[in-house]
Amino acid sequence: MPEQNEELKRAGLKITLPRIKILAILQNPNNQHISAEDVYKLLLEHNEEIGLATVYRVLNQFDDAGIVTRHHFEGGKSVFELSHKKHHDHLVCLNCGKVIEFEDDVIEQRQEDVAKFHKVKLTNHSLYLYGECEDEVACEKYRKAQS
Amino acid sequence: MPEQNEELKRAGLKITLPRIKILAILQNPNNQHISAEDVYKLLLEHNEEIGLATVYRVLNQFDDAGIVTRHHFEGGKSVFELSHKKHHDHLVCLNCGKVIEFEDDVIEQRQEDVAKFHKVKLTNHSLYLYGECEDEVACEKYRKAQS
DNA sequence: ACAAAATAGACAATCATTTACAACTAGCCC
DNA sequence: GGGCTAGTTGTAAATGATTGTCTATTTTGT
Repeated sequence: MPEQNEELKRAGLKITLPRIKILAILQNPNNQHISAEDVYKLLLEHNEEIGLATVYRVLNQFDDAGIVTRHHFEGGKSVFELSHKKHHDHLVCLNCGKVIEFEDDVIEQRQEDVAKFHKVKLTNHSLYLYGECEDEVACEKYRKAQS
Repeated sequence: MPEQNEELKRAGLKITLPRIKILAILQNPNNQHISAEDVYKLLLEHNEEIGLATVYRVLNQFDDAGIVTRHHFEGGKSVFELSHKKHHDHLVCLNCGKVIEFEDDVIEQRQEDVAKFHKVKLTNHSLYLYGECEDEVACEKYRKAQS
């Protein structure tokens, strides 16, 4: 009765094999910021016969339940990330794909100020910084490790 | 020999009817932050027989040429905006769809600092704030005006 | 264990966007 | 001022990500 079951139960979701497996993948530190497609590929590698549609469904349910957060990085597809951590934003290297999480209270506060100034009640925001690793050697190395 | 022609020439693009018409639509103040689909619809209303594929192609060329900037707001589709103005970010009302442009030097500076701290050379960023108009009456009115 | 309700799987459908390709045209040369 | 050539268009089909449909299966409370 692993930890996943608790999490699913807390979210009011029935405990099923696909959900357990997918949650386990998301909980693997190697798989932060993973796309639905990549979750599916990992399942295949583990010889789990779970359909792609189910992966999407489950990820959406996890999103609704607050278990994961969905991000729209540049490049079209959504990526998902476990959301038990505190709020943060992302800095992405366009060369190697590395994702760095950061949080900045000053930015957060200014966002609130901007919204208030324009008489809008802020519900959420997305901030992505894109750039290139200054350490090109490490960057190249990281890129190779991804594929 | 309207102003559009100059802009196209400057961008090194041949002056064709689709490009002139599409540029004119983008230059209309009512059409800031417009999607390819909506550009297409406006063309139809003006009885211009221009294919959707051409709209996408032209918008991409304009993006490459720096004439427009592409944004990925929540909800999947891209929106385009004339890019002759200075840099700014966006505040979007999720109820009425209104887009407010803002810029905040403090946020800009902090972004630079964050990137530098993580040894990344910043090339661009996207910041979208989402919320709800506090003035619900105006919000509702705006929403109706959209459809 | 059993029935009710939720869920999975397979696959078709959709949505935004791109591509292929044959027909057309702008811009330049003489 | 016509003609050439590369760039551009329209149509329709292709693509990639994601969602919906429908039937069979599984979970869970009793």
